[in-house]
Amino acid sequence: MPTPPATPYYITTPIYYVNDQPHIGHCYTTIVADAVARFMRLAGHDVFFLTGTDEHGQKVEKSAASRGITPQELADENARHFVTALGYVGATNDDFIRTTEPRHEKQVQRVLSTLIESGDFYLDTFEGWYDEGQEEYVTENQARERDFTAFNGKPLVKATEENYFFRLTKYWDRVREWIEAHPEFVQPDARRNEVLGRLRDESRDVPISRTNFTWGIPVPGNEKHVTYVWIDALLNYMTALGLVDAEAADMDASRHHYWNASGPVVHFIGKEILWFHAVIWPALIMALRDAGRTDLHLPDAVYAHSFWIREGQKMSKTLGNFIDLATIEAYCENFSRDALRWFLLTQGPLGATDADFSHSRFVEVYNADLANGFGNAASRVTNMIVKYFDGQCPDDRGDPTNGDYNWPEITGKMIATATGQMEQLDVAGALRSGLELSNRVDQYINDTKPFKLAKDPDGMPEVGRILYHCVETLRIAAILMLPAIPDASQEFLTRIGIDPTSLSSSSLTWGGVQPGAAITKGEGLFPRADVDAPPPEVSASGS
RNA sequence: GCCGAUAUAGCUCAGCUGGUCUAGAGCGGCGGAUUCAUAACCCGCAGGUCCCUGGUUCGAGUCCAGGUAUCGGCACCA
Repeated sequence: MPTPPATPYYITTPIYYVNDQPHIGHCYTTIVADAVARFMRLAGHDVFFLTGTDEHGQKVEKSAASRGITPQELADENARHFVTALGYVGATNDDFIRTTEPRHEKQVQRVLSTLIESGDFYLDTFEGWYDEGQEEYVTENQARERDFTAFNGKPLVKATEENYFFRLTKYWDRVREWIEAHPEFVQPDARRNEVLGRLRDESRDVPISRTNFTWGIPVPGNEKHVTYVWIDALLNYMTALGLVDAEAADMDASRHHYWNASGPVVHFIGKEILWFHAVIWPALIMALRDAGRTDLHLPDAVYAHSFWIREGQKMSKTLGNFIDLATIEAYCENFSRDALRWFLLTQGPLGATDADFSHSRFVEVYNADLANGFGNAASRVTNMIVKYFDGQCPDDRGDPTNGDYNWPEITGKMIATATGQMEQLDVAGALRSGLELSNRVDQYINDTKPFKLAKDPDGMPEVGRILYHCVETLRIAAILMLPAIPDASQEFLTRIGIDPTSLSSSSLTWGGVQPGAAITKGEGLFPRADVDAPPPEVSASGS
């Protein structure tokens, strides 16, 4: 069967701000995008999965100064923390872009030149009430509320600043119309409504350069201005592909196909940065198109997930209850990386409401889904094959059905369901579909009782048939769950004679397990966890 | 303040355009059966004022109004 050319699939996380320490929020976004990327690769797509770090801005400049190091040193140091975090959670990103890299900076400058020339970026003076203590502008309304007094009690001053502005007003209606016409562009729906609501207000142009600090990309031709971090940051999605100007970035065109009309472009983000991705970003692309770059088009989906809270409480700096890297590491060590990924992916805040990271819930889900669910099913099936067939995979004698069970049909439907769910970015749903297949195997064993049939030598052919149905179904379940639990899934596949490094879209059809293959039992994939045990200890050295 | 959303079993949630909802799933809990398996799995059990009040309708978790509660977005902070 000739394989059709692989459809590209481009998926991104936000680039993470290096002034922060990595925490569960970053890890969650990364894991979700990673799971989608892994699934789409299995489904036969030509996937490009991008993440990286956002390294410019006043905060970085200040933090570095306060520590007596250069901003670049600070960025280097913290970018390493994010790379470490990617390793913890098992991210399979194809590239890691940093906004201080020349390939990025050169292309951003190219965008600036283009849009300054087209007139959508223009120089103007901004006048407003400035709080000299806080070093920030306050809006006219806020100023009035505070009686024109700064935080430190001194009066606010009327300050003027020269800025480049982006003519957002020109694109305001077009962006709104685009979002209205493309319901899948901003997801989930509740977030889309928020954006549309705000787009019904009056539009304003937005400043896109700063002059009060220097750690940023200089505006070409007017170097006392540095590019506002958000413009800088958003463009990473294109610069990593060399889409703006491959030559200037010393890149080639080999990644350009990831962002054209033939495959989806999906941005996974947290809800706090929705506005930039849902409005500023498409407007920016429209501006580039108006400036002649008609080859560039809008992304297909911006998916804004909500936040994790911890044991019912919001995570905050003042409470100091962030689930930081040390805690994440502790969970990985106590339960396994797969366990963490499974919990985050199936219980996470993909919808519009926040989700709770509660330890007791974590253990419940771990036991129910992984230990008692897939792990136990894998264990009982491999054990019976070892016990009754000396570890040699039996065959189903050409009949993959048994009474009401039509396994090619059952698994085929579930594969289709999971694929559809994943395409809709319903990651939790897709994973549950895989788990459901494993549950069906448990039910099947209880229905057909191969362990009873095995007591009579004449029953062995039937036992073999049943067990083949079981391993084969579990193979498919393992592949469907692989995006969440790659380690255990690959371990299981290896035990049943499947090479996990050579999976392809054809792996998702009935009949992958070879009769006669050596099957091993091995240790339990997910040992049952003690519900009453306290949460894992976090070593004090963690930062 | 402005705009928006949600309120359903102990927990997390499904219930689209009103009538197989005398209200469902998963988890937890309880009981039973079973032994291939990780005290696992399988089967059965949940009697919840569907937030409150009023309204529309032959008929409302499902529509409308008001109320209450919770939450989110809007602050040039990336």
